[in-house]
Amino acid sequence: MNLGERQKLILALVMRDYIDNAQPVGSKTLVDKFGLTISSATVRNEMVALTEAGFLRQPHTSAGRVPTEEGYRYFVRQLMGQTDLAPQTKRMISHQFYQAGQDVDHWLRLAASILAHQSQAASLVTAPHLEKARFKHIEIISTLGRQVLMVLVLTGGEIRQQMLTLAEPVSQEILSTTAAQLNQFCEGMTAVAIAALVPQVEALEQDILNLIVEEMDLSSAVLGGEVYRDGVTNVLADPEFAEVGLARRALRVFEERAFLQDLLTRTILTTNVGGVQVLIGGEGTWEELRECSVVLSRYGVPGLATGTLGVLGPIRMSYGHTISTVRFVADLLSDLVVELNLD
Amino acid sequence: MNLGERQKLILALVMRDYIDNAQPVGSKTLVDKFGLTISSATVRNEMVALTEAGFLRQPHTSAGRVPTEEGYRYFVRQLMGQTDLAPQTKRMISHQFYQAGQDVDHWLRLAASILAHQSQAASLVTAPHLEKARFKHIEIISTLGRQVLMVLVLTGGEIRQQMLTLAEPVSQEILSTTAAQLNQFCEGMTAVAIAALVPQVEALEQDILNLIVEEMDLSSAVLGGEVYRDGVTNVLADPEFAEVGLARRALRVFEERAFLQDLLTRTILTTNVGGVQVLIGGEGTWEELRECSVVLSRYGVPGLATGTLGVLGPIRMSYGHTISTVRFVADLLSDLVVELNLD
DNA sequence: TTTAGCACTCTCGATCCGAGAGTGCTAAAT
DNA sequence: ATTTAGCACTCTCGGATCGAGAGTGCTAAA
Repeated sequence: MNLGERQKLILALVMRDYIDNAQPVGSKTLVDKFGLTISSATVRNEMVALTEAGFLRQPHTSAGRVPTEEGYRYFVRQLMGQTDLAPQTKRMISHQFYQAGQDVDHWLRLAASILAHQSQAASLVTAPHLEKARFKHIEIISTLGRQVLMVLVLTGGEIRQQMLTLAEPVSQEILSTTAAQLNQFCEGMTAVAIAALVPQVEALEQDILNLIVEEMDLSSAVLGGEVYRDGVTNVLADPEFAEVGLARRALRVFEERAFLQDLLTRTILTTNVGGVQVLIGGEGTWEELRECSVVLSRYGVPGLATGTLGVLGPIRMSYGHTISTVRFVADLLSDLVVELNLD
Repeated sequence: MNLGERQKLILALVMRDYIDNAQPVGSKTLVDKFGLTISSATVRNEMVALTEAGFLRQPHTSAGRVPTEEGYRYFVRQLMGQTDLAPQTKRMISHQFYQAGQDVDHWLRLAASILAHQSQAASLVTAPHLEKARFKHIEIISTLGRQVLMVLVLTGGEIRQQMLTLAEPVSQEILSTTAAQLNQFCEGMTAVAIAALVPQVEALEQDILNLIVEEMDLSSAVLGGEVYRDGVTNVLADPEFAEVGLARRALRVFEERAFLQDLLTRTILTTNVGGVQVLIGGEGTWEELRECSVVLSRYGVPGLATGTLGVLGPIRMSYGHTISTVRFVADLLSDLVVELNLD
């Protein structure tokens, strides 16, 4: 469907006004508010065309027009163009990250907070994880009694720790010796290779190797690690969620790990780092997201360590600003990952 | 204020009915529903007394009665008696914990999930932390370039890890030697004692000691570690939160770390492990919690490692069941802490 | 002290109505 | 061939009205 220039203009203006005011926008209003040099009747004619094209609809006969999901999609993909944050906003965000020091946990929490605040919606950030983990180093530390802590360092610097309860107490000396042996054997190996070693070693080491394999597998899962959320209450402020039932349905998505897992695997894995993916109204696939939009991106170093971040809000969201924010924060976090690994 | 037996009965029945149906309960209804052998007029007379005593109120002239916050407090503290979960429910919960293995992270996530599900409200669980941390052991592990991982084990088995960026790359040998020295020096020392050592050592060790002190301090803070939440959307299902504004206000409390910090320090520190604290309607102190109740408890081993867990829901909640659940889950987690430390 | 009877009060939902906003169509103007 | 003015028509929304229903408080009798 190809639209004329004037139709594009009108569609864009309807978007703008509706996003601002959350109310159907009529032809007269449009002409007055934006000082158009054409008459409201002409606008009406164009609106009829846009409605027939499926980009606008009327909530009821003789109300103004409202964008359809298809309309939002057209706007985002064809009409909006590349947007960017104001330099001043960028500086402000960068500054906050600068002040957060070098703690990854802080960075991710801050990223979630900034996304939520900038987009006035709910945000989500997953911790970065290695894509193809290789063994680098292990430490085994006695804590108390039969409980020992295993700290596993993978290539790229990802760290995974896990408690292990042994069959009987073992001295720190023996643990250290075991760790040293494993460090020698397993250097640079993948999970699969390590799994193959299991039958060849003694009982104590078998337990540890199994745990190592398990952790390495987990690290390559999409949603293995921590999930940071923020701004969940923001969506409650949107008029489209004035009815709690809708708000509940939308937010439940955020709570359920299983759903997020599904959402992320089916979208993000087809997105490359740097790209931003926009899901509008569930895209016919996710019933639970019918009245939401989701803006997602990956960050990190492809092939090394990547994570996911995104925003969930009402369909009527300011896509330009949200997409810019998501992209910018993703870039910042990518820089962090680079710094961590290549320093 | 001392109530007669019949007044107590009526108050309890009003509670019960209101908690079930969320609607003002009238004298006639009460007599019919519970098969009372007294007339509705008598019930009305008693209700007048209960209203004057401040335990009941009328939303408007000539509607039924609704419990006041004071009424809930009296009910919880004087009337309710000790309640307990059904043995079957207990078994079900224990079984779930049993299946979760020995991963602390899983336990806490599960605890939050069970609390949320049982109480149909929002739940909160903080990771256990040491009360008076003493140094036990340190490992310093080179990851990549100038980034090193410090793993600190404190008495009682609490583990804290932190990344540290050195001024320049240092080999794993030197790091290991340094760690060995520190292990010898700092054995059993408190944060204060370690802080005193800082000026006496060389630059590399100063950085590390400072980080150790910081982490040990953090570990004794109430809200240092992870916070697990669940069931946030449950409260959206309650009719008292049908207006999103109210829901928003209530849930914001859950999002803000600063608020939780305040809430926990001012309540939990005066609660002993095993005890359950009930805050009804903000207790005049927390404006944000005006239409909520919070049921809190501590778990763990006093003087060693403790954490907090609790539930946030509408004032009209089933206190008996919620309190029983919170107590039971707290006890389970306490057992976990005992197991971790004294095994 | 308890209870039956009764008048009174207040909410809630349904219904109705008029104002306002916006449309679609037609016919005239460009 | 477009654009526009004019106009009748439609639909929502807020306010007013009203009756049913539920529950109360009071009084007088049991």
